[in-house]
Amino acid sequence: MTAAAADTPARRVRLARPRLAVDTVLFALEGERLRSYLVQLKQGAGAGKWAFPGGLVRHGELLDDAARRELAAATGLYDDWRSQDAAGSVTDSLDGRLAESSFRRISQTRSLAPGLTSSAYLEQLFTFGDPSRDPLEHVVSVAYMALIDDPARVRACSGKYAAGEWYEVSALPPLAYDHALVGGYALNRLRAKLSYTNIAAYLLPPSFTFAELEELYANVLERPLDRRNFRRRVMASGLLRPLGRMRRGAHRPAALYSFAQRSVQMIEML
Amino acid sequence: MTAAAADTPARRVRLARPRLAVDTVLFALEGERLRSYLVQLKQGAGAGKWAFPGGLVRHGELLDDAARRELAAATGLYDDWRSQDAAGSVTDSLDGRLAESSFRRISQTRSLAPGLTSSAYLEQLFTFGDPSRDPLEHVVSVAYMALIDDPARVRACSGKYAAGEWYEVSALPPLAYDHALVGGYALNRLRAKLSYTNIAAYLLPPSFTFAELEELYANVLERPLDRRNFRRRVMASGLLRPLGRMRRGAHRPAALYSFAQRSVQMIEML
DNA sequence: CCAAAAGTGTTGAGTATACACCCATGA
DNA sequence: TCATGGGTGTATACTCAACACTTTTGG
Repeated sequence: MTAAAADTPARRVRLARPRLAVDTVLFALEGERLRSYLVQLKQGAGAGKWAFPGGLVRHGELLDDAARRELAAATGLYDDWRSQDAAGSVTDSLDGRLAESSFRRISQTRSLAPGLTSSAYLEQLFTFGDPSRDPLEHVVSVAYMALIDDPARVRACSGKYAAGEWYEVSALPPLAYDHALVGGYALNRLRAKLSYTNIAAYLLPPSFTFAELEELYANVLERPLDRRNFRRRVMASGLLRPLGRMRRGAHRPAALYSFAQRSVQMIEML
Repeated sequence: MTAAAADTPARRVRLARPRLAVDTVLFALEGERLRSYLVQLKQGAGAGKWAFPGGLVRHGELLDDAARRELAAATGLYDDWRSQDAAGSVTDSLDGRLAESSFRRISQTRSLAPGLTSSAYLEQLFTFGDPSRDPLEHVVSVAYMALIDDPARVRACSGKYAAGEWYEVSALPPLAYDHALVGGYALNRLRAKLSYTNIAAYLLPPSFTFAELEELYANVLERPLDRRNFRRRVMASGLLRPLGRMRRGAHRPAALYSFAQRSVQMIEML
């Protein structure tokens, strides 16, 4: 990569290598509607268009760290990450539905606190490498999915982007690059994992009612659920812990629950 | 990336970017035992050690194509690939178990022939980016899994490697880089997908007996299967086509079957 | 006729689904 | 007291797992 030799066009092409980027589809619930966070690009091939936040991977950097760094630049998330041990994040291989045996943690900077302190979920999705995905240069992108429990945790978007906004996943604006594909990929993964893991824990606040959990599933999976059957199954899984407290509102109070474990478990949720 | 400016060490580090490679775990059955193909490295950090075949992605090249090119260099596979349309290969997102909706084909150079002409299965697994995975330089590797129906199709290994050999997956030699991790990942994916897709079609010859199919499942999943239950389920799926012919051997002849579709289907195989 | 592998059904247990009414509260 | 959302049980259909003997051939 040291280009001390003659800089002929042929040599430049031969030496040129694809660049490596990460892009992260960040999901959160806003009033039980699933939204993802988009930024408006200032420059590059898609200037003016919306995209999922991302950027080039640095030399010596873990992919997960690059995703977190770019997410932080776009959202202010992970501000606490380097200072505390609070922000857990896992890139795992819960691929398919093999139970314990397929569970792995990779490139993990810090151990995931088993409790409820971890602030975001991060998982590698797929790597998109079509050279034409960016018409200006060959950028290979490792796509991530991230989940947070409150869209309000996103403070501001740095000067890197023209704007940042939450969009309902069913009504995204036209996206730059191949990000429509990336977004579809992330949504499919989220839907699949909701049904056989407890990742819903990362989309919900520390305490929630059963109705909220059910509404999340019904909304994200876009199909109605039978309340009694759903409750029975989730209860049988033992993942939920009743908090004993009640949420009082306009009508009959609802019991509050939390997830007993926030670490990812392989469970039949549906 | 044009380094016409002063070549200070600081600038070099700042400009340095991770390199991008592909590595492919190639599986095949030899006497119903699952084996994967390893090459012995000549140079680099793992010289002398065994590894899955792979190499750097070229500028402008699809990731799938890079995987095929490196596989071809190591095995002679895909020799027919650029000339004919015969070699189908799909990199899809059959992640989780959503049915049709999650089925996608990405970066696919040629359309997959729906028949039985396709010669190999290729699927992206995961991208490994730990900077320490190669102690000499930061190489990010997109891992692939490939399946072929006959290990004898691997002819020779090019001069790039010191040797190439099939190893039983349960008895791999020490591997270079993080390839032990990559191999485990591939095996988990294969096991998972056997149970909910028809990828077994790519590991078996054009015609096979029911006993061979069952033995494949029992061996790869490392658990015994009930012959009657397995047969009933597979038959009910409608994926198998009885050929009407028989294989004669030492004992009672066995009916021969083929897969009706070789394109990947989401089906409960177990 | 014997050894070896191929082929074939039934039953019982457990799981998934469909379905409707009463309860507790705030307004 | 009424409107609203919270909470609960049962009957049935279906799916999955366990299980053993007969058939066909070559030697």
